[in-house]
Amino acid sequence: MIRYHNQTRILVAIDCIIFGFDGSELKLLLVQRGLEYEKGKWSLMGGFVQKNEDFEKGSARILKELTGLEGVYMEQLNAFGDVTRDPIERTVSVAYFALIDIHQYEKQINTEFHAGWFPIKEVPKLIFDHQEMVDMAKQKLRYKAAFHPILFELLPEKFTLPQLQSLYESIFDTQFDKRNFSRKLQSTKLLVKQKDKDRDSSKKGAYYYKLDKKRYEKNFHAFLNFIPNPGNIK
Amino acid sequence: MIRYHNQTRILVAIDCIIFGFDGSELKLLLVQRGLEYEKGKWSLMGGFVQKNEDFEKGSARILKELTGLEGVYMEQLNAFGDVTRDPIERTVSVAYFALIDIHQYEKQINTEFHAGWFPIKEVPKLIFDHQEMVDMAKQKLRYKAAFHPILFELLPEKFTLPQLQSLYESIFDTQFDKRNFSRKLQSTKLLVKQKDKDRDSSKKGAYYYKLDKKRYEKNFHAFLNFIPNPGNIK
DNA sequence: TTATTAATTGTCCAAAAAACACTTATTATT
DNA sequence: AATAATAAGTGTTTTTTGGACAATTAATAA
Repeated sequence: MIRYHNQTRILVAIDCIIFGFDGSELKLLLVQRGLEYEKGKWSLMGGFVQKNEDFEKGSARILKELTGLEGVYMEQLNAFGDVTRDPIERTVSVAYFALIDIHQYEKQINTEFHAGWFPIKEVPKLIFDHQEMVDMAKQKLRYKAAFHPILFELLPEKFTLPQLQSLYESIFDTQFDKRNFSRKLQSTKLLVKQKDKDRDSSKKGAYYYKLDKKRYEKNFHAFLNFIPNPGNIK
Repeated sequence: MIRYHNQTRILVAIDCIIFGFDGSELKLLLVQRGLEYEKGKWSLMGGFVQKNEDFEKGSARILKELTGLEGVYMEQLNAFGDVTRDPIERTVSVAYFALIDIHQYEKQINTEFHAGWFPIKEVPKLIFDHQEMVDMAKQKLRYKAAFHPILFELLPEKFTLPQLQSLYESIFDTQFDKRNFSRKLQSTKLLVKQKDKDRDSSKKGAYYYKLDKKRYEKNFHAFLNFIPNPGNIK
């Protein structure tokens, strides 16, 4: 086999920033590092890119190993290449972020990785440059969520308007007017009102909604405006 | 030295999507591949990541080798990892896009690479997955340009409103109303009117403008709205 | 029956965006 | 010297969108 000569070959890893929403706050799924050096420290779930594996396959594999889930929304965040980001040996990392329905996850958890959910505001000290990855992922999530209907990926199939609003509020760390929020979301025509109500979270009960799947797929990349004063988003 | 065991090490390359604007259309700077296999075919400018080089250093080095330019606007686009994207040997590529003032370039060109500018709509067949990179870069450029004052990076220090509008029109492949365009751009307060005019492109002459550097840096990440009906942008 | 809690719904006002056309400066032509 | 041609520059009106704001309703608990 022909190869390129005199060039440095480098380890390539994938790290996953896994977001979940428990109904009141945004959370991050972390694991305790299994490999030596910093073993036991909190870390993003990751792994090396395998011989015959591209990034999409690799990130899906890594996510599935931990959560058991497939078909999850994932998106490439950034490639990180600082020379000494991994003190053991130079390793380039391609970071992906994933949005999962936290309840789905709970059914399938793989306990072998000593995983834990952490509120995004109480993330423990992470190894390497993982905190930088998390920060970038949070920012990108905000950015996308401001204009694209991406946050539904964090919710179960049926959800209520108050739940949806809590989600947006926790992502943007602020409060919205519920009348305007409702009107704005309804105007996207992405929501289909159900006949049943969620009666757990209040006396009156809140109507469930589902996504209009067709419209959702069609509008996923379109520009909508989900939040007030988007001029403040970075 | 400790190393990770039994893992595949992979070549890591950087490829640069270099945009320029000649006053009427958006162009791409391409080179003729110097390495064997597909030698002489058109390609993005690229190179392997070196032993003690991170991505920012590497992309800056590669851009400088070709154009002689430093301090150019560059941004990471995406990492490409298909197993067979390079038929010689598996190579992961981190793509960066660069925006340069095409006139600056002309002064500094390195002829050794057999480079050429191509109108974005008449790009020749490219090697490997470079066309995919170009497509993604075009899309990202549009996306950013719709909300951030990024296109000034393609213009010389002094430019006119008609030039600026042509640039936006060529990026978005459409026509804008000049009254609304002017008002919108002026309202950003990023433009400082000069006393002299560009008399080459019309009888009446068009006033030159410069960027208000301070405001520009301050507003670079802020959300502005540069184009009508942004809802259509992908 | 009343109090409590949270969901639901509508109006008004302000700001932004889009549609739209005429005047001006300059040069070339007659 | 007058006129035609070209592209730059400038304002107004209308429409749409976004944001501020409060009363009503459904259900349960006291």
